[in-house]
Amino acid sequence: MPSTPDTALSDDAARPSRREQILRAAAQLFAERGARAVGVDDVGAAVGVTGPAIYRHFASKDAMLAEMLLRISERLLAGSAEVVAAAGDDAAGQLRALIAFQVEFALDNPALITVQDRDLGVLSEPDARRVRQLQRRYVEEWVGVLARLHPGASTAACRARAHALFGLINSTPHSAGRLARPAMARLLTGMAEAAATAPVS
Amino acid sequence: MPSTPDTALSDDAARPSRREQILRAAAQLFAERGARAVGVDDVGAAVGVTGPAIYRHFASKDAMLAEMLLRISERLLAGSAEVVAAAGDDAAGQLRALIAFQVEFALDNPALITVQDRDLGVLSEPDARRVRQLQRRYVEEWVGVLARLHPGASTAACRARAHALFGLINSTPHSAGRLARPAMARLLTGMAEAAATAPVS
DNA sequence: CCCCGATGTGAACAGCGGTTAACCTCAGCG
DNA sequence: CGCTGAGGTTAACCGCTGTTCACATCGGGG
Repeated sequence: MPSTPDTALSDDAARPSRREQILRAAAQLFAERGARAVGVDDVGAAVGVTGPAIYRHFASKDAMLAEMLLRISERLLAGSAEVVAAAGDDAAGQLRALIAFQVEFALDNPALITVQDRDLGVLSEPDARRVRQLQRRYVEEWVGVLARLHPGASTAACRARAHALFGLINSTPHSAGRLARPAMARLLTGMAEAAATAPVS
Repeated sequence: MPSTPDTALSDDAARPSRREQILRAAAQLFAERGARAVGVDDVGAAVGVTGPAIYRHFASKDAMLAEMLLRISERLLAGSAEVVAAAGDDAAGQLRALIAFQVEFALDNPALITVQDRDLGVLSEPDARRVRQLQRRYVEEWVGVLARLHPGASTAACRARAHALFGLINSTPHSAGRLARPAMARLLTGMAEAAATAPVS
């Protein structure tokens, strides 16, 4: 299926073509109430259309969620690879770059963060597998950097550390907007760098 | 309603009375698939009965979830208060105590951690309100300690820091069992203490 | 001018899952 | 021995929600 060139090119960049509006609105709703709890009618209403109209743009409700999660994972993976490459050979610099990248993403898209780790389970097994694979590769990006920073640590320890750092940074949906964004960014960055470099006793 | 002394006393401590078995099994299933995705029949099957048998022990499926989440919140709040009191007046000592407590809980109950922050939204509004109130008081326990440790920081900053620490420690469900428990405990504790005391730039 | 594809609508369908109802079993006890 | 209440079972009900269907609308070529 290398055809259907419409999904990738004409829609993404230009105006927020209905299809894009729907995805955005759905992300918001899914984050607030959980994917299973929002009806097709709710998503439709959010963009000023009735429920069944959705099916002119997506094969099913699950397909919407799948596309949403796949996009996030791909974006994170691509972004991290780029950012690490741009940081040169210094492991400490790469770590700072990864942290800055993840902090920015988490502050920009708290809704997507929420959906991604709450609703992965509602995907069909094949879709879930693809998302998990992308996530795994993203994690490995971090693990590689952490391993160079902690030469004595096992891979398992580095992986656990990476997950802990994600948990730390991805706490943005829980501490919504109380703190101004620059202050929040500085706080999370500082905490993450401290936690990432803390020696294991 | 000071009657019905059965729920509180005879059931909790002694043998895991059916009712308790159900709660435990449900917690496990809810954590794996999400509360909405688990059928009453699934919960029944997990303890060797049919679905409707559940209604001999709980008023509804939502009541199960509500009791589950309320218990967790109460347990955390009570535990943290106790642990802080036992740590004396030293803010640094109180922080270490809170971290140790949360790490232990997160390692013992990854399933409960998952359910608590994924399925809060399916509770009825009154139940959800009660759970949130308990959670808020738990957070304030941390905020108080963090505020004494960072005299210059705003309350909002301390609250954000607390949430970030929860995210860090509660990452246990994501890094399941790859690392031996003592190593995991040391890692999380070390990271949390570093993140908690990191100065804001 | 007419046809057509894209987009939307309202109504109807269908399956799933929580809940209820009616009935069974059986241990304990007066 | 017979009653009773706790705990189960099966079958049925019913509302909700994803999905489909048949039909409008309408802008833009041919």
